[in-house]
Amino acid sequence: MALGTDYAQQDCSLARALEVVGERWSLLILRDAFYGVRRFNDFLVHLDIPRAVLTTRLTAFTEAGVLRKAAYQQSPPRYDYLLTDAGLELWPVVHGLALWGGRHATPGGPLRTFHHERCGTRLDAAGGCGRCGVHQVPPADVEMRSHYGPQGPERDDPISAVLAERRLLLRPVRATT
Amino acid sequence: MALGTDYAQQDCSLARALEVVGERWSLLILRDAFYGVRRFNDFLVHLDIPRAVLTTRLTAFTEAGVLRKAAYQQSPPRYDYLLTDAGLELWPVVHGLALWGGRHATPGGPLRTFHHERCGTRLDAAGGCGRCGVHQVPPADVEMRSHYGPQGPERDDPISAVLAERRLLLRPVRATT
DNA sequence: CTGCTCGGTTCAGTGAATGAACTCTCGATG
DNA sequence: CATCGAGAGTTCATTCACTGAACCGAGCAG
Repeated sequence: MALGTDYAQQDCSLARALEVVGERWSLLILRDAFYGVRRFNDFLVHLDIPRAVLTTRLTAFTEAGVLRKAAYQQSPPRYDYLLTDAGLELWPVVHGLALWGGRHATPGGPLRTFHHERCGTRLDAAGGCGRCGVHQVPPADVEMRSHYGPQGPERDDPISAVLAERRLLLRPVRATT
Repeated sequence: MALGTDYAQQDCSLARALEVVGERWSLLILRDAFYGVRRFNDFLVHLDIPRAVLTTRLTAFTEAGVLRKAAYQQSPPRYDYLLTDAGLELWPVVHGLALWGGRHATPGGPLRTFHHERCGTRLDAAGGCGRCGVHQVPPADVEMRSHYGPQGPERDDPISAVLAERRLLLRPVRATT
């Protein structure tokens, strides 16, 4: 898509935000991070994204303070990419877009829905739980549920298989240690 | 949508949403629409965007049902671009991103803040008003306030001048009829 | 007739995304 | 020791969207 990179002429907070998360693939990478994807290769197979682009985005996110690297083994050095606090605060945006896309851009309705884990109520447009009166359900308390047709997910990579199940956000897709 | 601008392999509502609003300039155009910008030329001077891109985006938004054209004169035919109901539902996303950008990507803090018109309280991360207990303040009830340094806005186009004032969202930047 | 505004279209040049091939380190296997 | 494979990249030619400047055309205004 060649989404350029900056919006220098715009003195607006939204423009600043888009310089961080507005490039092609950026929000899908962060969505996967909320889903519990943490490793380079897992992002790669789940997103079908060129490796060079993934490298660029992960590096940029790390520099912007949206993700941070955490070593999961020493040699060779290998890192998990985890959401920082600033990254976690993007949950309302990710959820809002997914909700809107499910309502207005997905022929057949949403493929995934997000619920308050405690009570099962679907999150509202504000990301809150109407039943419990929770204004903003933190991502760690959100359960994702998939709604595929009879033939299951369209993708067949192992990450998609894991994510097809009902699970909490942020829970690692790999061996929960 | 043209080649390269989609995320065909991703069966996810977020991907569908990004195909509509995820291209370069898209969300800034919609932000302006929330600010009351309605005409081709007003978007153009305020965004400093190539005319061809603006044409492409406005047409795509219209086809996607996010904006609609409304004639404001007959000859030559001229149209306002207005948010549809689906477009208005993107407010939580636009607000969420602007809020996040003000917090985490704008050195010096947010340049604009959004408040519940009735009570002046700043909207929370969910887009609600804590004081009034309104879960989601609709954009028409939101007041935007600018916070520039001593020398005012950096841009000097007429649209920026209008938007520097305290005003309700969706109120047309032209002749308040 | 001339100039001006508004809302475009056209087009050459640029630069980001793409995808395939290659690299490097290390642990495990034989 | 030699080889293999996993993980995480880098390199590079090609493609394609964005950029910006020039051009176009309808309808006023003087």
